[in-house]
Amino acid sequence: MQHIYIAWFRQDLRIHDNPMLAEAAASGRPVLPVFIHAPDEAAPWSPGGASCWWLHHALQSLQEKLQALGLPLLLRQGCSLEVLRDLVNELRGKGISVRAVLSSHLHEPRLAKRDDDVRLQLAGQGLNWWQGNAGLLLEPDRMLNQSGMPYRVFTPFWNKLRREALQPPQPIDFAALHAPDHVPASLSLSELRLLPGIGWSGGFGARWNPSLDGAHQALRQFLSGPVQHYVHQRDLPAQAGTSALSPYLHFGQLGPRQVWAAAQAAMHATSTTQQEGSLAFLRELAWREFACHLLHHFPHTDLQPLNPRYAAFPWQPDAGLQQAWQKGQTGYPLVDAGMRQLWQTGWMHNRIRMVVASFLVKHLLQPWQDGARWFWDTLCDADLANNSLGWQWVAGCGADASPYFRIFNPVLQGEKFDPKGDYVRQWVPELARMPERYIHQPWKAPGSVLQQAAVRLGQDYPWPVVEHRAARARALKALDSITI
DNA sequence: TGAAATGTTGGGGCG
DNA sequence: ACGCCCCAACATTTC
Repeated sequence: MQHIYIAWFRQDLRIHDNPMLAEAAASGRPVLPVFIHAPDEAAPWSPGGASCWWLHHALQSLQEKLQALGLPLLLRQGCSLEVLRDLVNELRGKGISVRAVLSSHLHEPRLAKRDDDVRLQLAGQGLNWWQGNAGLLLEPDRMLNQSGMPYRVFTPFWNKLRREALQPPQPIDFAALHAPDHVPASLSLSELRLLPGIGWSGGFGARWNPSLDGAHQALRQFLSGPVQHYVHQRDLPAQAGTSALSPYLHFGQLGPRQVWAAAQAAMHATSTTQQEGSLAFLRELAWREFACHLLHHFPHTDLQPLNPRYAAFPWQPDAGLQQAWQKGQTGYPLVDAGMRQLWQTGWMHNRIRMVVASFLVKHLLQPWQDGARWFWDTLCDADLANNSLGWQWVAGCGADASPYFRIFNPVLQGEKFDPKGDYVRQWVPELARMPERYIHQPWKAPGSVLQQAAVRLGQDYPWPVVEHRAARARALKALDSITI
């Protein structure tokens, strides 16, 4: 009888720096890699359309890499526990005994709970359960303050993290990996039906290379150039100044240890700007870590404000306003540019995420949960921890939150970070001919300027859905109602 | 990882 | 030469 391991892939869709593969290689046992598509088990946060598009390509890439190692990647769908049980039974019929199921910790509360249930059920059948850490620099239970409590403020969290001796990725003896004598049947990738209907994600392919090679290429490319000017350029949405590694990190095509180690190595470079840039980038990686830890410690914060006072905030849900925001038809060029970039590429520049989120929550008084839902459905880097933390941060109700009265002025943000209007012109083509001076506030432009730019407000491009000063005053008044 | 309102300062024009 | 006013420019506080 052959004794094997099942390597259950989830959000660790990579070969290198994958602890379960290291474990399998070290054991010398045959290993059967499996991916189970079970979107319902994450409900209400089943992956959105953009995420599924990415997942499809990530699986394809992983399948190719495993194949090169002589391993299959079995694709199945349905209830995770049932699929695993079926596999165990089928293999037993072929004289193969599954000794253990290997995987990596998941940090979304529902999935962690699902894993716990699976672990208990499998234990009942005498199967061992082994989990490693593929997704975080440090497990949440190792990052507590001096009173043994989780950090709620980023800066002390960051100060602790950067002083930790983080383990660099360990090389894996890939030659030791081999498949079992019998490999059960797999679904084809297309049978998982991850790709959306024709048309919608057309722009994604032009923007992204969602493969494992693409992941490493993106990391190398970022660290060999843009990171040098990261401190300032990351705020300019018209530039490729950010790393754009978020989707790779979400699906585990890159692990945080790999990224951390690579950026650390770049910090030994001689130039000061490179060092500062690398440090600023590590800090962003620490925000990702902070978000995961917070959702782990406060598992209700995907739907409920961390600060309970905000449960009584007088939101004014309005489907029409939300739709204008989603479609990029608010009349504020920077906001609309961001929302259209999101729709067309499954991604939005980080600074613009803050601007559009602030606009929805403060100018339009829409619940942050509705904004989070839209991001969830349209971002290909949608990550529950980052998304929840980010929205709560903007809304003022989360950990280390931006004070509620910190209200972005979309015109000033535009003039400051997109001074020439290049970003707006790219994503809001109907404003392409507007001169710099009015690109962020076309309603201020004289009739002759509008005419020359071929813009008829209310027809080619909307009037602002709210007036900034009034909206700002209304938001501050709404805040009063929960702070008195 | 704001913005706006308000306060302060200092240079220059001018009587 | 001096005081007065205006108003950038910058700093502080308030939302």
